[in-house]
Amino acid sequence: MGRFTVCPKTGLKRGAWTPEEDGLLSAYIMRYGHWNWREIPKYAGLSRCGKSCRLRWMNYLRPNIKRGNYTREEEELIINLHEKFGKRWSAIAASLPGRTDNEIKNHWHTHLKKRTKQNTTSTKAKRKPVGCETLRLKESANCYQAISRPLILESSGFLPMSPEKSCDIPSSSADSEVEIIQKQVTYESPISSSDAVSDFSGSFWTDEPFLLEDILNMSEDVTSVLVDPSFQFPLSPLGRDIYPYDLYHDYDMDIFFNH
DNA sequence: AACGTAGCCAACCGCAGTCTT
DNA sequence: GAAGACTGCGGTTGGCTACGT
Repeated sequence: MGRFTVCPKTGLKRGAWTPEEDGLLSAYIMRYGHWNWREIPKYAGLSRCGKSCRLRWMNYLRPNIKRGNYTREEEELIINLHEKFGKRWSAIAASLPGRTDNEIKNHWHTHLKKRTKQNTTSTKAKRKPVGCETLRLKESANCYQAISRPLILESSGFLPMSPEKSCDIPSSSADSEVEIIQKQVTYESPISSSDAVSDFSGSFWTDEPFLLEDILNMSEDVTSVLVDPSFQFPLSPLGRDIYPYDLYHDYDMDIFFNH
């Protein structure tokens, strides 16, 4: 959002993330996991504070993030959970896979709060259709992203991603894609799948810090692919695209939907 | 077409809880 | 047990975009 480009106190960059920064952070975490947020920007080659990196990853770059297109079921669940938990957004988010506390909080303030007020003031008030009524371009892009990214990289490790209702993917095709991807991971990943799992648990340590050079030395220069917006389906170090929709939504979206 | 306004949402801040030494 | 470091959470901000005039 560019409130400040550089923090005057620390000299660290602030504000909106660039595609290059997203690529560097994603590439680093996908390869090494988030072992120490404070140190990550240093080794990933980012002029950001660790807190900013964590926020960006958790709310935006994480592989299984769902964006936009809240289903009626999700909204009802949020309302019910809000009655139960109040403003404990993280507790609410725990019941909505793929949704972040920040996004739920925003959605509550912009949509659901009004609706609950309307419900209390007028039980006859018509419900606005929820979900896809204002499908924006970037949300469409993210819907695509969800289709193309069947891996969930939670702390528990890799899990096949269930197809999203809002995207109407036949489960059979999604499942078969998962199979293909799992083979790709086995074949392409420079680290074993068990290592990968431990990486994402955030519980591994080594004697040597992970350097940016390590990423840059990856086979076929993965990072250059990651930061190249003209590359349509960039692969993560684990063999799948990890690119956030932000990288794409400024470009011609036809590259997604014409394939 | 130009301008003003409102809504959306990414990102920041500060605080609290947890972990490590 | 104390102190410092780290992480996570909720509140808030402000730039961007869509919409109305």
